[in-house]
Amino acid sequence: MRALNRVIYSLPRAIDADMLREQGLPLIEYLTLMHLSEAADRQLRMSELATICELSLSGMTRVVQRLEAQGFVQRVRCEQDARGWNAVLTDAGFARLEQAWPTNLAATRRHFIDHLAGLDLKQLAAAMQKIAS
Amino acid sequence: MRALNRVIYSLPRAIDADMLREQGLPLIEYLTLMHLSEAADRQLRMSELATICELSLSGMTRVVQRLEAQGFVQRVRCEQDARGWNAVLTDAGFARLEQAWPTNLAATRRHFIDHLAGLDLKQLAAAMQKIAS
DNA sequence: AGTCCTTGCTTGACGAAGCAACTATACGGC
DNA sequence: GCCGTATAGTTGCTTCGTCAAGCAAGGACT
Repeated sequence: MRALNRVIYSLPRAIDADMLREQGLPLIEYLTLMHLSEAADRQLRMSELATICELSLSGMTRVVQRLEAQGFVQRVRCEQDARGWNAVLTDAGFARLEQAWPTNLAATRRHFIDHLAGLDLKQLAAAMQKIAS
Repeated sequence: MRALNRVIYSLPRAIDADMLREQGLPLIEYLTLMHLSEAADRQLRMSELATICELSLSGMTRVVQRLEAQGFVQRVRCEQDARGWNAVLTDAGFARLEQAWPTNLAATRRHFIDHLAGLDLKQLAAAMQKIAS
């Protein structure tokens, strides 16, 4: 139980540190790009993005500001609702995601997956799907 | 893989939020008390505490300052090395830990363990030990 | 003892994220 | 069409954690 607590707390920190060191891309920005890349038309409303990233709306505003400044995301007014903004993944953003992807995978393996000897990874994957939803 | 990323990122946030809402005790402070309670004489050097909590030394200084202000730990000079300080868990700190423990357990269950149907929890526990070390 | 380097910890400055207050747009009732 | 309320996002302020610099004590070499 202690060990579980420690792992839960330190795993994202370890992965974030790796991403930052090897790619200069914080985990939260990577995840934001990742979620955008999977969305229809590679775009999402700010509020949807915030929800899916489990971030406050104001936090999301700032992440997108940083990504926009780097040219990875563009903000466009929502057509149906002029209050809303869509964050759109640019080609540069998609390329950045592809570039950073192996690092994320390697970090996740190194800090987590490689230690799961004896566990049924298929079932684990199913459980993750369930938790994430 | 996406799901795993999301879970790794959001699980500690969810548990921290629960701890804060139900106990007013952030996860990092809970973990600090927990680690101290398990140490010999319920005390640890600042640097050991920082390492075990996977926090920077300066971050640990600040956490211990907050815990000290609440009366949950005391700081005493290290006998063998006057540069060092030991953080000592007080009785009040131990009581606080016992009080917060069920909330932590419940949160961990709710957000994680309960979703692991079909997995061998013994092996998972072993894997966690391995990762944590 | 005196000088120099190292180690343990704290402090100052800064970036990141949250909450609450604010602005702008939408929508329902009249 | 006009008013009041609700919703989408941003901004100001505060808090937390990190890095780099600082300080104080240890330890080595002379």
